[in-house]
Amino acid sequence: MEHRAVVSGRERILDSSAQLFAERGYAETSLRVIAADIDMKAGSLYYHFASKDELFVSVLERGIELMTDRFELVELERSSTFDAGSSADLSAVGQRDRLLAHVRGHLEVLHGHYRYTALHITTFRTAPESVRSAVVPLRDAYESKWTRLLTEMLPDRSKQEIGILRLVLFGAMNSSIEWFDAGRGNLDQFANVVTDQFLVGVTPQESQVR
Amino acid sequence: MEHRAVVSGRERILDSSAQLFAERGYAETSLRVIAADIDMKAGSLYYHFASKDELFVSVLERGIELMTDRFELVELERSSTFDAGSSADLSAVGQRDRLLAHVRGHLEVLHGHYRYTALHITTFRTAPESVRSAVVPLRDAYESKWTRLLTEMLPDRSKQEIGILRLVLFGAMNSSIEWFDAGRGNLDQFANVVTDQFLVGVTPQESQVR
DNA sequence: TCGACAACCTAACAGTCGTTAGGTAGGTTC
DNA sequence: GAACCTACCTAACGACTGTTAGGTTGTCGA
Repeated sequence: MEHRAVVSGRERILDSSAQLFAERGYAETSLRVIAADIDMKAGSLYYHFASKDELFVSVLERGIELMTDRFELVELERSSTFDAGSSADLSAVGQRDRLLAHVRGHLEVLHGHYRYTALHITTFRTAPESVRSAVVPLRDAYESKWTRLLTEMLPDRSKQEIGILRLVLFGAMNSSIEWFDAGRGNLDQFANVVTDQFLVGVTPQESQVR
Repeated sequence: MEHRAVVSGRERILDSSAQLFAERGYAETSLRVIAADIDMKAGSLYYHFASKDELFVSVLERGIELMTDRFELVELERSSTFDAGSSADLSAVGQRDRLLAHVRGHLEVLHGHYRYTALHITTFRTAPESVRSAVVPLRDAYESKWTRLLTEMLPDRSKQEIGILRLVLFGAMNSSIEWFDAGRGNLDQFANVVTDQFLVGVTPQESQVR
């Protein structure tokens, strides 16, 4: 057992490989580079993971886990706000607040756990088939949470429309990993922009709170 | 000279490598695979390109060329509509038409020349530094065209806001390469959705033509 | 004190990679 | 018909890849 290890070897491998995969891509990152990054040798990685693919899957799984957990946390906080018997807030402001909370959550996890989450957007598509098929169910589960959210917010839209709107929203949020600097920019402000953009477009500010 | 070659060797290499890079990624695509795809041997590629990197740069350059050319074509068609002395249409409908034309153009080239354009979104970030720095100026030129367009459409917005709005719009459009099937879906319809989404958000259909 | 086990390392395997030097078939030019 | 050029091919180079079999170290409970 590793009582005195501040952080276990497995965890250090995950952290390092996630970082390097996110920076350089999957194929461009060799096991020797990962190992060297944490003062290990390439062969040692096989004590913790059966293959490079399995390591990648583990990183990707943690990425969606983080996203899914946050989504559920936001839902939980929301429901506790209305615990006193009153049902959900169906007003325009209430709807906006709900969407904003989820957009902010998505963006916070995306940028806060960049190394684990960004891979799903940048590197996933070139991953080996076996890796993709192992992770797709988890991705689907997360996406369906958003589909349900949007369906509740826009009950008069068709399934197909909801699907496209979700993809457009995801595109706007996820593409931010290519340019948004979490150190410099204001993530809260960006979450507001995305939310308003999604709900009322570029129409002037003063007409946004309808 | 190659008068009788239906399509030159160089062109076949470009087409094949673009396709394979787009499907599998840069590092995952070996020169031997590219060569085999057009019944050549890997060494032969070096008659037309000095290195794998140079080949990649050529593919990327063509990608932006296609995008830039289309953008200018749309602008040209627009200005010819108003040739009879009347200045540009500044009405809401006119603005929408203009944006729609550019969104449709962007999406048409993006999906119509998928192999050349998609790389900029999916694979560019993991490319070697030398590749990126060679292509960045061309990308900047294309992006500045959009910045100017949005600035003209939204004169009361700050430079920073315009920048973010452009990135959000690009995110919504470009992420479609991950899911939009040009064979099945209706690109025109999608262009309309993106345009309206950008301008007036998810507000009900009947209030969109204001 | 001894065996067990977790957590590494060593050294090598077969394969693939980008790249290059030298060769060759066919067409053009003089 | 000789010289030349274009557009390839052949065969190999060193470097790097994921992976594995077998060894080493330190800590543990008994």
